[in-house]
Amino acid sequence: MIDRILGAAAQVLAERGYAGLSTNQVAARAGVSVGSLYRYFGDKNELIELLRARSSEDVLTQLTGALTAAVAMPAREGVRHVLATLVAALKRHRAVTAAMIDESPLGAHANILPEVERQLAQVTRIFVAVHAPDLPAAEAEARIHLAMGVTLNACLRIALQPSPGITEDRLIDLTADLLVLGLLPDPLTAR
Amino acid sequence: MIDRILGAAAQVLAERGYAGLSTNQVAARAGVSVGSLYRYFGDKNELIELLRARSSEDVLTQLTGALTAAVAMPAREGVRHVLATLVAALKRHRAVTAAMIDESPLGAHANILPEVERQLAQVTRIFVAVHAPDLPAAEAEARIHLAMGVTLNACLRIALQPSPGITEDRLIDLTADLLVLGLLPDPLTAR
Amino acid sequence: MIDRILGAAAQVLAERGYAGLSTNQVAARAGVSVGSLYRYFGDKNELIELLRARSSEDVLTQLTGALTAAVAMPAREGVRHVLATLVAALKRHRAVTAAMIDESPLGAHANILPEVERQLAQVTRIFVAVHAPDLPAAEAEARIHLAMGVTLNACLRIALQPSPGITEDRLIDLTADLLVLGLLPDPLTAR
Amino acid sequence: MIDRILGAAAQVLAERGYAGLSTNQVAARAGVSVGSLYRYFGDKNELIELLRARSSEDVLTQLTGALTAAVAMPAREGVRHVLATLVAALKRHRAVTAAMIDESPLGAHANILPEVERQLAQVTRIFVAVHAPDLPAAEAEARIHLAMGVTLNACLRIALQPSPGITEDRLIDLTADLLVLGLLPDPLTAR
DNA sequence: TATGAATGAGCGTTCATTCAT
DNA sequence: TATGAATGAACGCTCATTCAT
Repeated sequence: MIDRILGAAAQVLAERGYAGLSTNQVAARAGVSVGSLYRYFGDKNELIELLRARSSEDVLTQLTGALTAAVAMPAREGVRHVLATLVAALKRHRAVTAAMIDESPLGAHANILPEVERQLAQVTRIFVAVHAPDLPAAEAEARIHLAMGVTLNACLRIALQPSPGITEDRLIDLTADLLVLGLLPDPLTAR
Repeated sequence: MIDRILGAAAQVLAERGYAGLSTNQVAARAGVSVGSLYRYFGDKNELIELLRARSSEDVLTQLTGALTAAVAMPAREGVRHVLATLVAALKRHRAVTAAMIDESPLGAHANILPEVERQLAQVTRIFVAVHAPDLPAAEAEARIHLAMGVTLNACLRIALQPSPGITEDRLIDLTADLLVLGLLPDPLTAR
Repeated sequence: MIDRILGAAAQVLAERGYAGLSTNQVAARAGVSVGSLYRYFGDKNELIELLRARSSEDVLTQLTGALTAAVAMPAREGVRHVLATLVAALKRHRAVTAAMIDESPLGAHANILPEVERQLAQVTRIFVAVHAPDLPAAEAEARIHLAMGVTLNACLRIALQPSPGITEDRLIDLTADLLVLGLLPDPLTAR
Repeated sequence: MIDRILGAAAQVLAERGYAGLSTNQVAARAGVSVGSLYRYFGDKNELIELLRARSSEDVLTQLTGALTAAVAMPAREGVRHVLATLVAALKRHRAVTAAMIDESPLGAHANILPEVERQLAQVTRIFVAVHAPDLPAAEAEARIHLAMGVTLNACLRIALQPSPGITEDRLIDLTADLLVLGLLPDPLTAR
């Protein structure tokens, strides 16, 4: 039942956007009464939050796997793997991802899937420490901050936006290049 | 009259957020009746759209100036100048910009200030043609597409989000580096 | 408009009771949209409170007049005049009075038209001081407390409840007797 | 089962008030399913009515005992005994009593524990016949009607309402005085 | 043209009641 | 019999939109 309602919510989200996500709509779409919806969710926010958490969790799981695999790869290749995985995961959660960005008070530039950004930043810190040990801490942080923005934004673009004339693979490649270049002071060492 | 209403709308947006932007609020703030508001705007969306267009237009004007100035500068310096100008312009339109990101159906990854992106892409195409004439057209387009995302996202982050511990200037520098590196096949030629 | 809505509210109150007093019902009965109701009343409570205040105010006005007139009369006669006036006033506000009693947390025994009780108690204190100056203060207070209950309850009964076989006048007479007897230690002095 | 549910209802009434008395709450508190509740009670009103009847019945039992004992006492003392017993009984059923007053369509002035009033009136009739045999029947009825109001209201006030500065005993005393004075044409005979 | 009172569909939420198991 | 998930009408309230003046 919970899954059914969440599924309906995702559908409504995809079709009518965040503003159109009313409890009555969701219940109707789920073929369920509003009363039932409220048996499973304390209020509308709880429903939304669970929707977000589910997607976030799945994306995070994928990401964690990719990060684990990436450490054994050469830098460029590892970054690419992570990006490709993230793009694929975001695609699978297209509706929720798109809507959740809109809901957050500062939009896409801050609060998107905050767990994703946090986890990614954590590992990126290690990546930078390994590949550019001489980079001052403050400098590293600035680069990571920027890189997080670039990564999430690029992956969202690639995942959610049709890019005519350019293959997804090529875009991921370019983003990987960009990140390696941007994160490390002397890109040559990473190649 | 239109300007008065739009000004009021911007104020309400800044003070009460997108959720507080009701037609009655806007009319009251403008010292006008709701009826009058509806004489000048077909519906609420039209008002919002015009609000967006106005901000977009001003940002665009700033941007055009910066781009014109940039062509006479060395590549890195020109990019930096554009970024700094864009950040400043977005800051000036903080309220509208932030709200527009939150409400647009596809959020930050698609519909932010689309005109800005279009114009920027236009000039970037020339920039790439000048500084990397041998880059195949498709390749150039892919890089530009990516760069647009990076640029807009980074500028939004810098303009709207307080980044503790990192100066705005440093962030702009890093972004400029990143863009030059990402746009041109051999970054050394651009230095 | 306010009067129209309050009138409708009083009707609904009379017909469906306090529990049936919904904003939609009231608006419908008033031949007005809910939206209009909310233009004039911040929320449901405000509507109810105004309804109560209006009745209370009118009853109070009547009461004040009666009290003023009563001071110039012999004790028994004055008390009777006040009671008769109160009964008439409560009758005129039958619907609201009946419903307002039910709403108050402790029902009829405490919070009925609190202003009425307060004002009545005030004057009764003087009455007792004049007619029974030797009564200890605590004793006087106890008698007044009791008398307030008796007075309000008796008047409500007489006003709102059909008493078959007994005239209203006779009941008021008896109540006046009772009050004079109960308030003063030696009833003979008051006769 | 019925008792269990009624007990739960009384608890809920005491803890959450009349507004919190939902069938689901009651069933949960009784450790029973809603479905079962509806097997024993046609609807919510039936449950409430039975709850009222049960309390009423218990109060009535106490009252009957007190009345029986009172006939053997001097008038004043008998009246006092009845009042004290009634106050104690109402106190024991505080939650139900208070709620029932608040919800009944005509509030305290008509429907409070109607059985109590009826039985009390019955005995009072005899009391008056014994102590004031010359009082015309209509006159006696009027006095009894009034006395019922005074008695119930006073006892409710005393039982449910904290009266700062006055002991309960004193209030009962005063009420007894009042009743004797009011019921009999020449109070001296009753002393 | 300008006004602003009026509208009413729709929102999130509750809860008495039903019925398949 | 007992269960409790499911129902859906109704609640208080909001706000984009209209229209008589």
